[in-house]
Amino acid sequence: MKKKAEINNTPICQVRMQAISDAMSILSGKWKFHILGTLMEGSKLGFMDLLREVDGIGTKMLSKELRDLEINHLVSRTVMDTKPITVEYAITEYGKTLAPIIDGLANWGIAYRKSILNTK
Amino acid sequence: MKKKAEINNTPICQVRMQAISDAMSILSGKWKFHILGTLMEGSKLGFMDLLREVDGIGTKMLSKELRDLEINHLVSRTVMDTKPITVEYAITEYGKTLAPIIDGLANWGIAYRKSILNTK
DNA sequence: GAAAGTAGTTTCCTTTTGGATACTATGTAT
DNA sequence: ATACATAGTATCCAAAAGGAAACTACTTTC
Repeated sequence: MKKKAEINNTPICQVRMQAISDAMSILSGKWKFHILGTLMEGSKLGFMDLLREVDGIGTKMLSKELRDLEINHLVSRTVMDTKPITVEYAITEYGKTLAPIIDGLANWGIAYRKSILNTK
Repeated sequence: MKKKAEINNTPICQVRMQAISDAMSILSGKWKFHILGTLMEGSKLGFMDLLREVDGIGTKMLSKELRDLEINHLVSRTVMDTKPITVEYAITEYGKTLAPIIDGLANWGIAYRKSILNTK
């Protein structure tokens, strides 16, 4: 009777799915949330600061992820004309709109860890 | 003056970062949110239903992602003893706790798309 | 008995992602 | 002049992720 029928064919679902894809493509990767989370704590950090703060990341990935975040206006990059030229990375106002999602994810992860300990 | 100092070294931050890693490792991949989102809409779907609903996914990925989600108790898999043996996939109560995160992500993605159109 | 529907698995291949290492370029302190 | 700090880039490589197509196995319908 039913064949090729689709729930997700409604315009609302299509938009939703597209939105999730958009968000994920911007936020995907191993380090984005860590970098954003760190910048939300200590605003205005230099490249080397971030390299120390984000545990395990290397220069190549940090550089690449920061560039991605900057392109998407989630992080700002300001070159200071100090003598040993420094760069200040900071989260933008727009980047801050991700705070609820990052918090939600962190809290969910904490709850998940607890639930595993309980069921074991 | 300051060297090797770390903001992220506080126990609270460590736990938070770990939690984000946990959550991401469970939810990473191209299809998890789409599958979960679909199952949140139409509860109880068969393998072939999902294959039709989740646009673009193939059998290999669907099978693998469903297995991952089942292992992490986000999705239940029930074999029905109907004549052409069918399987019912459904989101678990635990899986439903992800609804706010998925909604948050979808809404953020929608807002992001709008903001791009405005700035262009 | 051939086709089509159920639910997958297997194999092979390409792309993407990420890491280690070395290097550039500039400036400061010793 | 040597060592260390700034901020990266470039290169090479390994591993992970993902896709296409073919195949298994069982049942029902035409």
